[in-house]
Amino acid sequence: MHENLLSYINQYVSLPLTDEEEALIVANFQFKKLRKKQYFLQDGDVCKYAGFIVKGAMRQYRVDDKGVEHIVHLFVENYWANDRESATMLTPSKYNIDAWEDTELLIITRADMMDLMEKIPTLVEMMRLTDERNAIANQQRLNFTLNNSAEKRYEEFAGNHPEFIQRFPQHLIASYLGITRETLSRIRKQATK
Amino acid sequence: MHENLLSYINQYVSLPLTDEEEALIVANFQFKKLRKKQYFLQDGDVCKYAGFIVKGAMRQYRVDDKGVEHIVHLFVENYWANDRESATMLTPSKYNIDAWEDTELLIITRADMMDLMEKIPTLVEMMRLTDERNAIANQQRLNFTLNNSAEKRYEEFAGNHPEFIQRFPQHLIASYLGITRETLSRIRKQATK
DNA sequence: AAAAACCGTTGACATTTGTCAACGGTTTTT
DNA sequence: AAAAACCGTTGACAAATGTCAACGGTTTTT
Repeated sequence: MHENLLSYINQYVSLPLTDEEEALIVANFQFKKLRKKQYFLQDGDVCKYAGFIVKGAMRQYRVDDKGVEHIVHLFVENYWANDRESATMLTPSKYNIDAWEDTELLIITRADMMDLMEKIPTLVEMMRLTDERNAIANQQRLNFTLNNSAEKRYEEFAGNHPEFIQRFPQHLIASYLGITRETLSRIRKQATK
Repeated sequence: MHENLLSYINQYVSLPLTDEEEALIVANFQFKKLRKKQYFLQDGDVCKYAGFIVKGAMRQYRVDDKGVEHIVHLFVENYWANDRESATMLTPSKYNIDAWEDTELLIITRADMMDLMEKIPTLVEMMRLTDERNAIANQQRLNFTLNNSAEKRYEEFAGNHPEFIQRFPQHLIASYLGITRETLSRIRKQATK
């Protein structure tokens, strides 16, 4: 089940991984299964692992003072689940990450990842690219959110991420978009007319 | 006037720059003055330069279909002005960046920066750190925006960035926060009571 | 098999925020 | 010095979104 990870990496870089490099990667990532609802990271803990999702679906969320969950990210296959802030600053995380479906992950500690990056320049390149892509996507999401109605945000999201719409229940999508489930329900009703 | 840049860099890294490295940096950044309202980057152009602000204030914004400006970022001294998306993808920028006050910059092309990074490992470290800090800040801004009222957003922003409040007019702050100038005016009135 | 939790929907209503138009006091441009 | 542009404010009103409560149909747990 490491093939997904290897082809994910190769997809990002100009020079494919050598056999030795692939072996090194396989040796350093650990396989982990999570049952539905099981935590990968809990609010208050320091994020120790980054997890590459081989199979399944997860969510990252924050719980506010009133106990309301706010979805920060949704993940499916080929996504990385982790809290960068906590992992790099070594501070307690403000987020929870848990499995929405039964999920299979390949996990690695930050220290091991650093080691690997010293040995495999390709990984450095991959990180630079994914970081960059990520930064741009975040920027766009922020902009879109600031300047568009709930309806437009939903349309845009549903258009660009149909797989998430099928995979996660509406109230999670609503929360991810920063609106209530009632509002989303009404928007969808409106749209079908 | 390169001192600001050099101390900015040194502030981020464990090992201070050597004299040779500093000389190399000074040689590769170009000094540039912008008068108030002058463009640093125009919608439709590819972003060629990254600019480190030595003195002054700038803004980055998008103009929507209706001709309304949406502020994306505000910059003052010790900030980097550029459009990462355009610069890395080499695509036409969707944003404008212009000088809000008379501004002095140290600018560098992406290619020259890459060169410098090969010669000065410290710069790579700096980039990693600033990118990381940036990604975390973006994440937090997005979260805060999605889950808080206009009033809370303004309070938070004014609390954490008093220098921006003094430096930029209210309607720019409002736009940055994703609200209208009228709403911000009313929020402030309310708050003084 | 029964009970509980989950999920989407709807109605009634409250709150937040936007829109449009107008004003007076700056500051900038001519 | 006059004209124009800019800026913040306010009122009246409209539109978007949230809140609360209730429901019925699933799915999950017991």
